[in-house]
Amino acid sequence: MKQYIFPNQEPKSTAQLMSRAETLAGLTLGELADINKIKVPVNFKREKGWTGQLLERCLGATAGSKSEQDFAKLGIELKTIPIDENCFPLETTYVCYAPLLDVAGIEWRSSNVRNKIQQVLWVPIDGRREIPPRDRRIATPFLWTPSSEQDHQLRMDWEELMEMISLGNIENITAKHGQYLQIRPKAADGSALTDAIGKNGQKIQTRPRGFYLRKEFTSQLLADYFGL
DNA sequence: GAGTGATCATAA
DNA sequence: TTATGATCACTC
Repeated sequence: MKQYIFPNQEPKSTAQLMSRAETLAGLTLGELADINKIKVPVNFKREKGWTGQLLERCLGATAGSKSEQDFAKLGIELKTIPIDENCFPLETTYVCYAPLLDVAGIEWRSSNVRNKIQQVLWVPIDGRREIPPRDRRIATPFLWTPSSEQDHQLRMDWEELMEMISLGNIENITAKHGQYLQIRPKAADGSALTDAIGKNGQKIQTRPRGFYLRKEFTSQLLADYFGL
């Protein structure tokens, strides 16, 4: 039986990180969890972020909820993405919280969204619902940096959405806005509230929101990588 | 069935 | 409460 070593240490180089990631390809989540003596949930009704956290541990990401890339020294963000039999994404991809206050002067170039996804290590996983979590298989991880075209696609949506926020129209933003980047609620439940800019520039309370990459966006980079 | 809005676990 | 990791599940 092949031995896999998964140090809980931050990788020192991109090459080392990629080398670790490549050894994961072909493993099921169950196999990977067993190696690390971690229990696999029967479903993700409760532990929705389990897969991402498993991969973080296996690749040596710095744990925690810090607002920076998973591999800060390498400038690389880790994202697992569930795919179907055609390598098409099954879910949108959360990027970061949407700023709802003090948004004047924020530019795309220095935005949270752009910063977060400058370099992403995508770990596609067969996430078909009919496959139990422990049998879901990890596909080939790959490193991605937005092309100038992709950067532009996201910038257009981001600017439209941020303008609405700055003008006090957060309550009018729905997930239907944005062709590639959307804004949706992001909270423990509907009771969570945060400050935002209201219609007349006053402070209001609203549900916290997050930026998400639509499947139309992530499917492009998956197709590019897999040569589809 | 797809997609939007809602929700779950955890850390600090 | 904000932020990390996301998927669930109801409505259209």
